[in-house]
Parts: sequence; structure tokens; C-alpha cells
Amino acid sequence: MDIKKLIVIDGNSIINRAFYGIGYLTNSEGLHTNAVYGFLNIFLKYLEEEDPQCICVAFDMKAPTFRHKDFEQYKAHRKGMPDELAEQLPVLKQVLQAMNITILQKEGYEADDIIGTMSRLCEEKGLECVIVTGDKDALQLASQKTRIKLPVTRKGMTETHEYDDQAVFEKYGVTPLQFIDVKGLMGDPSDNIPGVAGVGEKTALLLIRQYKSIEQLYENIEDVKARKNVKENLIADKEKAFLSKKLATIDKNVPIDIGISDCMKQDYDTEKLLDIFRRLEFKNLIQKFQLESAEDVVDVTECECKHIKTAEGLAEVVRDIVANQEMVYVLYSDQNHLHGKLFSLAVIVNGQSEKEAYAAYIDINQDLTEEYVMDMLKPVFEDPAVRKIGHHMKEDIVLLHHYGIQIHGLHFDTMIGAYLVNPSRNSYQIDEIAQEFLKEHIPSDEAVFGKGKKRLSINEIEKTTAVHFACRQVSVLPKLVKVLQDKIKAHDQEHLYYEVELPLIEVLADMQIIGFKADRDKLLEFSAMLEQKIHELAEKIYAFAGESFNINSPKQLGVILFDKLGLPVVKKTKTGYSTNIEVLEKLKGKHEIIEKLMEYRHLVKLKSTYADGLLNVIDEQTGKIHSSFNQTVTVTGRISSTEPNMQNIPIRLALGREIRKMFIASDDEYVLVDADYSQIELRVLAHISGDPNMIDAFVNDEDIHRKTASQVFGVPMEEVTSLMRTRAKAVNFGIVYGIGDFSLSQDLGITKKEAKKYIDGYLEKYGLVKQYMVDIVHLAKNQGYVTTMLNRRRYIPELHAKNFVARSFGERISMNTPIQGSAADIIKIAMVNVYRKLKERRLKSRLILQVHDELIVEAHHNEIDEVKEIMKNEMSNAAEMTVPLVVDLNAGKSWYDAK
DNA sequence: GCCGGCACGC
DNA sequence: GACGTACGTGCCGGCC
Repeated sequence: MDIKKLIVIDGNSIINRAFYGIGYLTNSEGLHTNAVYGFLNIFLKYLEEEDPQCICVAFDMKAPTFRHKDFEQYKAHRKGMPDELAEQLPVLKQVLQAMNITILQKEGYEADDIIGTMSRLCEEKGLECVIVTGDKDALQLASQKTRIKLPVTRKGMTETHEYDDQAVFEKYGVTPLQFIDVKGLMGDPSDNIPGVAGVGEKTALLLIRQYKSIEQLYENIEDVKARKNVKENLIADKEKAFLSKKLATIDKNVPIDIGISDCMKQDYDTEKLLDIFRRLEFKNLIQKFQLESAEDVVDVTECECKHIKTAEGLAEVVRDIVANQEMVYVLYSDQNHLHGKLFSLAVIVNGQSEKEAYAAYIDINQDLTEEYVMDMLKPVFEDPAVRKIGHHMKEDIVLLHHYGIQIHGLHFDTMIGAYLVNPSRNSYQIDEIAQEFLKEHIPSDEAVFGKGKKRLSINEIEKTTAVHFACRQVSVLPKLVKVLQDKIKAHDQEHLYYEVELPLIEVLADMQIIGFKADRDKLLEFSAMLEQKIHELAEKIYAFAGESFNINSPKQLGVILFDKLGLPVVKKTKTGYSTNIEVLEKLKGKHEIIEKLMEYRHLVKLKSTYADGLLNVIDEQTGKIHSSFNQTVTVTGRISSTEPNMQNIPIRLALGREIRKMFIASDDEYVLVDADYSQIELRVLAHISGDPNMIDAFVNDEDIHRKTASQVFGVPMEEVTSLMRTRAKAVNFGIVYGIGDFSLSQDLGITKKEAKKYIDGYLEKYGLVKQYMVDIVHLAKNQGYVTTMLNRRRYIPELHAKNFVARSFGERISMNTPIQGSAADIIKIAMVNVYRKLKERRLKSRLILQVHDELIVEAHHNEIDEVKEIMKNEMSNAAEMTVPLVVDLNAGKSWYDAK
């Protein structure tokens, strides 16, 4: 292979960035892994981008360098790296070794010097050199052949700034080599390089642009025109300037005995790499590198697995299940749950008396027909005395429903269990939680079935693979139950689990099964109307633009607005001009096109996401929308909704609100009853903080926003203006959602300072709220997590971040999560109780929707008053609080009318 | 198939 | 003063 390009990574600098960039990540043994993980992601990204033939990573060594000999204070005050980072350095080196990547380090030199040396070697051979570092000092190495890639964090995103010599000059107006002089003048506090007092980056750049180098600057020192004290300082600190320049100069002649050809890319040592990645629990990297196939992952103690093929075999399994009064199972089906087809199931039958525990795999085929299997299993699934243990049982309930089976006796759902133990995971797949809680590896669903278009169902893969996979999956469940039960008990979450979350599974399944009737014709009509208006608007926009283009493309729109029409650029995104609503608001009045664009955006959103989006998910057989309500997605304990998301149906703007007219009762016998909590979060806050002022407001049923305005602005209630009330409302909102002064200032279009003033004023008037905020952050820091009224828990590792942004984020979510999470607890209790009451009284009415603080029951017209009473009672009595829980009720034929 | 920009709700 | 700010889901364009 011809060598054309070398990529050289500054190991210390990149791992450092990664460490501070990724808040917190450990494997289940508590070994910190964030820095290694972040490093590898950055590393892989650049390898992909550059596709070099040669790769090396340079590291600093602990030993003093030549710079220390010149200047003993060099990096003197630098604190050693934190232990959490230090422990990851050797791990990273192991990973790199397993990847067969050359590691360069040399006593007495810094990584920078080694990098400089490698770049010199490249230049001499005429090769391209790409340097990846987080340290701007490396810019002095830029040339035609040498590019510096500098990852920077902007708006929470990592993006890369890339420099060759020209780019350096364009950005700074100095050449790469002059960059050394710049640093000589300005110094570098982080390395303890002194520089010249009072000279920062701005002044240094100006001076070097003018005088080209420190040497020439001092030759002409008399003529230097600068602020008086700058000149004085330059003269006084002359020695320091030269010393600093020397310290800042990268040594490109480090004696290393490794050449570029020694860095040739080689195959990874996959076995070693898999081993390390497993220990670090880098699951997605294992997949990305394709380090394991489904068969490799047998770490689970093999259990006896019976492949049931006959009616007699099935009968025996059923007998054993009934004898044990316990059924641990996993169902395998196609993905269409509402009308899904069951292909097979795996069950664990626990050891009873002399009989050994065993796993059984039952698949449905010619010998064991669907009807037969269902007939056999129905009594077992429906027997509440047979304890059901499964994973994601809501889907099982939905799936079995159309087979006419109602699962009873839910005993433990491992997915929900794992969620309560830690709601911050982004996946609760069986293999992942088995890894975390049992340290057992089993193949992932994706590894066996594939994903996306290529995904297969279990009856399309090889039989023995299927049987093994299913048995391994089901065999971890009993063990998971034990571990999770212990943790739930230790966390004092048994009430939350058994009385709230577990019964809620059935409620959510029912909501999904029943669905919400949608008016197809009206949606079609609405869509067509929007289509027409969008078309008209588009024509006007093209006319203003002088050409037609894709208005939906922010990229093309940016070109039109800012390049062609010359409107001022308000904000940029990572990839170009920003054209979001905030920007458009600022441009309003500057050009007629803007208002049309805003309207266009609004209509397109309504048409694509709502009108057409909803039409797409109306079930053909039922004519209803069967949203899936997920119980393990949010970190705060709220429920989420998908396909479609029923929790973001428009309400604020009149036209959008029309959409709610298309959600209707399923037939003439029914109406919708909508009940929503009034200010539930603020009431929770009043309760939790015990603030008498706020409690008073709710006990006396005052307008809380008005009251807040009166408090914060120091005027009597009746003198509160609508502007004051709006602002107070935003502050209340901010407190509830845990936003900071920045977001509040954005929301209100005021300065950050003013926003801070409001928040401070608020906390002063509600003194115990302030006390709560202080206490909760303190508590969270000490114990590592916060809890809600029902002991729902959220860990907040960000509180220990060194990075200010991450830490403040941690503080805000410490304050906010107990509020939002307790509100979620309360409405979940209410849901379970409303559902129960409707069942107990054998009513035809049924719960069909939850939107965070709102419940909708589709009520039979003979039952409306009873339903209202039930909802009101169960919702307002869901929790004992020092303030009343007020519920607003409405009934109507459509969601629009019922709200 | 994935990511970024944007926008809707609470 | 830094730094960029809740919780979600879904659509589109643009890139691979």
C-alpha cells in the first residue's frame, strides 16, 4: 500500500476533552469509562473521515521535560489529573494496543513535540499529515501538507475546526510560525507560561501582525504604539517574552526511533479488543467493530432447553407451570402488536420438589397449531394465581388480546424493574440489563434478528439459533427478578413498583388496545385545505425570492434569505445559517417574505406531522389511533407516547387546535370526559417545600401567576398588569421545568441579568422554596440521586462534573426532577385508581389517554356523571398533600370540545 | 440508515 | 467570565 497520509493524535489532549465532554460513564464495576469511550468515538470519527494509511497516538510522560529545565515553574501549578481520568489512561493504551496502533511517548518530551517531529518527517517525505488535538498550540505546525483538526464544543455539540497554514492566517492574520510569537507575548496561564503582563490574545495578535516576530518587535520597541502600560510591560517583561516563546516552541527534533512506515494501519486483534470492550461494556462499539456473532455470546450458564414439538410435550409444560403457580416467559411475534402474530414462546419452569428447572421453547407450526397452543395457554395466562414474570409485558397483553386472552396475575416485569432502579438508561433490552445486573452476556436482539429493513422474525432464522437465543433470554429472567427485587426493596420502592407501576402496565395496554377514534374524513379535508394554502404561500415566497426553491430546506432557505436577499444573519448553526422561528421573529418587518415563511412553516408542520401524520397511523381495522404508551422512556417518571405521539397535539394556536376536533368519541353512545390537574407541579412544589406563602395561594385558590407577580414586582394583586403576570408565569414555568436564567431570558426576550433578578426575587418571596432548592442540591450531591414523593429515583452524576455547564445542569435537574417526577407519580396513581373504579363498577366507560397532567375517559352517555365523579375523586385524592389537588373537568364529543 | 434542524406538547 | 441550558417525538432534507 502506498503511504499518502499519516494521522497523529494527541492522546492526552483528546482523552482530556473526552473526559470532560462526557459527563459520566462507568461499567457496572464502577470503573470510569467516559474518557476512553469519548476518545474512541472521536478517534474513529476522524479515522473514517481521513482514511489514512498510517496512524499513531502520542502521549505525554510524567517525567519532567526540557521545558522544566529551562523554567522550573513550567506547569508547576497544574494539578494532576483527577483519579477518574488517570485510571483510564492505561485502559486506553490497552485498547490502542489491541487495535495495533502505534503509541509514541518519550521521556523528557511532551506529546506536542512528538507530534511536531512526526509532522516534520511527513513534510520531508512529501506526505500529508493530519494532527488531531484539542490544544491550539499545535496550530504552529500547520502547513500546506499538515492540517490540524481541533475539536471544539459549541452548543453542546462537538464540531471540528480544521486548519492548514492558510486557514490559520485567515482566522488569526498571522502565520503558523508567528503563532509561537503570539503565545510568547500572551503567555498561557494553564501551563504557567508567563508572557507579558497585560497582554492577551487580542493585543498579542495585533503586535505580531505588525512586527512579524518578538525579535523585531523589540528591535522597534521605541516606535511601538500601544496603550501606555502595554508598552511599559513589554519593556519590563522582555526576558519573559523570549523565555515564553522558547517554551511555546514545539520541538520537531525529538529523537525517536520510529518512522512513518512503522505506523502502518494493521488489523485489530479482535479477540483482545472484544475482551476489553466487554469489560468496559462498550456494547455499541462491539457491534460497530462486529467483534462478535450471535453464537459467540454464550456466557450464561447453559440451561437445559427443551424444544417442545408435540401436544404431549406442551401438556407437560403446562402441567408443570400450573404446579409451580409461576410462569416466566418471553413471547416472540411479528412487530405488529395490535394485530400481531405469535410465532413462539420460551418459558422457564422452576424446579419443584425433585424436578429440575428447565427452559422450554414452544413454537407454533403444523404439529402445534396456533389454535391448539392458544387453547392450552389461555387458562394459564388468565389464571391470576399463576404468577407471570416477563419482560415488557404490556406488549404481551396487547399481543394476546386479539387471541382472546387476557393476562392476569402480573407478578414482575423486569423491564419496569430495571427502569425503577435506574430510569436514565437509554435501553432496557434484556441483554443489556442482564449484563448490568447479572454480569452475564447473552446475544442482543439486534445481533440475532438484525435491524431495519433486514430485520427477520424468529421463524425466519435458523431453528437451533432461535431455540438457543430464546432459552438464554428467558433463563436470565428469574435471576433478574431476584436482583431487581432486592434493589427495589433497598431503594424503598416496593410501593411504587407493586402498587403503581406494575398495575399501570395493564392500564397502558388497555389504552393502547382501545385507542382513540379519529375522524378520517375531517383529517383528509383539513389536509387538503392546508395543501391549498401552502401552495399559495409557496408561490408568494417564490415571488419574493425571485426563484423557486425548497422552502423546507433550511440550507436552501438560508441561501435565499441571507445571500440573495441580504438579510442580516442573526444566528448560525453548526452547518450554516439558522432559520428557526426565533431568527425569523427578529427579521420580521425587514422583508415581506418573513411573515409568509412563518405562516408556511406553521402550516407545513400541521399538515405533515399532524394531518397527514395522523392519517398514516389510523388503524384500518378499527378506524382508531392506537398510540403506544411507554413506561420506561423518561428520566423523570413521566409516560411517553409514540406512533403517534398523542402528547404533543397542538393546542396553543387556533388553527392547530382544530386538530383536536378530529379526535372524537368512538360512536354516538359515547362522549369524551377530559380532566386535568390545575398547576399540579406548582402544588407539588408548595407541598414539598412547605412554603407558607405558596401554600396559602393554593389553599385560598388564588391565581398563582398573579400572586407571584404581585410578590416579585411588589404591587398589590389588583395592580398586577398583564405583562407582569406573563413574566411571573414564565418564572413559575421556569421553576417547574428547571430552566435557568438564560432560558428564562430567551423566553421573555429580556437580558440574562433581568431574568436572574426575577428568579432571585421569586426565591426571596418564596423563602422555603429557596431553602428547598439549596437543600435538595446539597442532598443530591451527597447521596448521588434525588427522589420523588413515591421514591422514584434519578441519579445525577453531573453534579460532580468539573465542567460548569454540566454541573449547573445537574443542579437544575436536582431541583426539578422531584417536582416533575412527583407529579408523574400522582397522575399514575390516579390512572390506576380511575381504571380500577371503572372496572369495579362494571362501567362501559374507559380510560383512553394521558397527557402528563390530563386524563381522558371515553364515557358512555349514561355514565357521564358517574365518570366525572370518579375522575374528580380519584385524581384529587391521589396524594395526601398540604395543598388541594384541583381538577378541571369537561365533557364533549371531541377532544376540542372536552378541553 | 443516520444526523441535524426545526417545531409541537407539558 | 466561562459555558449553553427540561422532558419528550416526529417530520424533512441532506448526506452516506
